[in-house]
Amino acid sequence: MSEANGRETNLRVFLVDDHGLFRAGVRAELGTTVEVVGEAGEASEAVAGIVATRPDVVLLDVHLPGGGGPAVLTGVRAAWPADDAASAPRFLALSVSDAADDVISVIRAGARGYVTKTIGGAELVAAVRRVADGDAVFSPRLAGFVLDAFSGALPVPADPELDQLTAREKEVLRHIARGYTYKEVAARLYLSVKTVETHVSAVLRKLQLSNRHELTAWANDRRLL
Amino acid sequence: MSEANGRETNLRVFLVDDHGLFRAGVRAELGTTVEVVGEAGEASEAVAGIVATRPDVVLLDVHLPGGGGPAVLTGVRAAWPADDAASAPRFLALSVSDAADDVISVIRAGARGYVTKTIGGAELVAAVRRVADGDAVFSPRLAGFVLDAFSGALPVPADPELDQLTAREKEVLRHIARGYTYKEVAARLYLSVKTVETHVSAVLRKLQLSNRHELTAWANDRRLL
DNA sequence: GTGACCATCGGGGATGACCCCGGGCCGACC
DNA sequence: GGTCGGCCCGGGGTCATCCCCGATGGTCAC
Repeated sequence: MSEANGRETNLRVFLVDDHGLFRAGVRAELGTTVEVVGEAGEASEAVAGIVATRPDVVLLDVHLPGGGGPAVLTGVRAAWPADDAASAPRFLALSVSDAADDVISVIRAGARGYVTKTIGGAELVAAVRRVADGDAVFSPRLAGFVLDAFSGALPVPADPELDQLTAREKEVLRHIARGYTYKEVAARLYLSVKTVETHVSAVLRKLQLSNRHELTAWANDRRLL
Repeated sequence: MSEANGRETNLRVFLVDDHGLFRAGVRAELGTTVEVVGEAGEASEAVAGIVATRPDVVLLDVHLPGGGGPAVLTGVRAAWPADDAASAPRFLALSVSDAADDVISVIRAGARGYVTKTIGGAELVAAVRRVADGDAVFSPRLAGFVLDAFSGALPVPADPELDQLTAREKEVLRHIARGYTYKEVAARLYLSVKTVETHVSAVLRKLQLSNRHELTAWANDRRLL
């Protein structure tokens, strides 16, 4: 984790957090070693600012008014010039939350790291440098279950949420998402309707969804059909 | 395809393409026979320019920053004075793409022709004249599947199945297809659940579907969301 | 062996989805 | 005036969905 990687020029950092005081604190900590080129407290404002300032690293809060951290990531990606993907900024999530859902959502959206706000100033600087150099950085407690979820596949995220499901549950999920009734799924998989119910319940619980319609939508933007 | 249709004055042409060099090339080819009254490299700029210069024909690229060819079509149509529809320009799509989706989208938006950029200068002039005279012009390979897609209905493709539904039924359909429960739809449309049931029943009957899942699938491959 | 997890199935119940029937109000058309 | 269709509601019923509880076996690890 040496911080001297042959990079001469100051790192340019963009700050996204909905609390002005927190941004001021981060700026104070970073100011002497890296350059804070801009900041934003809301998602669309962040996208515009990042595209305009072209920073090396974006420090990104997970919970934001206007769409949250993942929305900023996808927004920047969409707005970034396609012929200039190499210069796209790296994203480092910086959040109070250590909830699995929060971590997974920003990592899946493309963040290269995730540290909690309990981090110290020096560590934060080091984390920013490592992310800028292409490394992935995680707070100690988070690293474990992120690796579990991705089972060793960092570059291609696979799907941690899908991996929570057993083989049978995924099978049932596919049929439900296609619109079959429980009875039809039971007939196709040679099961009783009750077993299908059990699997569907497990899937809904694990994915934190409330009914089969949300499940269909969930499966759709994941192209699981 | 005679080019002398009694038109004495030069044709006035507007050029929309995001590549300046390509616009220069077209201008060079057309310049001696028709008058290029303006050009634009981006959608909103194009709409403003077209409305201001009132050309006879617009040469329109399909892929543009700011919304693409169809956006220009609809933008000009919206901005054009309603009492002067007769003088509205004809649109001729001019694109590198020969993909079905691209062709269909601009034709449905109202373009009167579609030629690929492999066309020669003389042919392009002829195509512009024919479009100005009200003809439809297509590159040979494209003409076939355009006719297939519209199966003879050039002016308004419409959707016969969707037209069976009343306005209220279509409204309910959209909500159901998004996954809302009857109760939620009722709340959003200020109706009783019973009324929602009635409309859903009517929709299912008219479209010959058997449940809301099939309805969701039906709405999806029709892009009604 | 004991526990943990998985797959399979069941009872029972609350709610949603979907259907049948009926009614009333209103505007358009004849 | 009468008729028709769109729109709004209701009662009442069947089946689907989704949850709670429970049970049985199998596999694998410790």
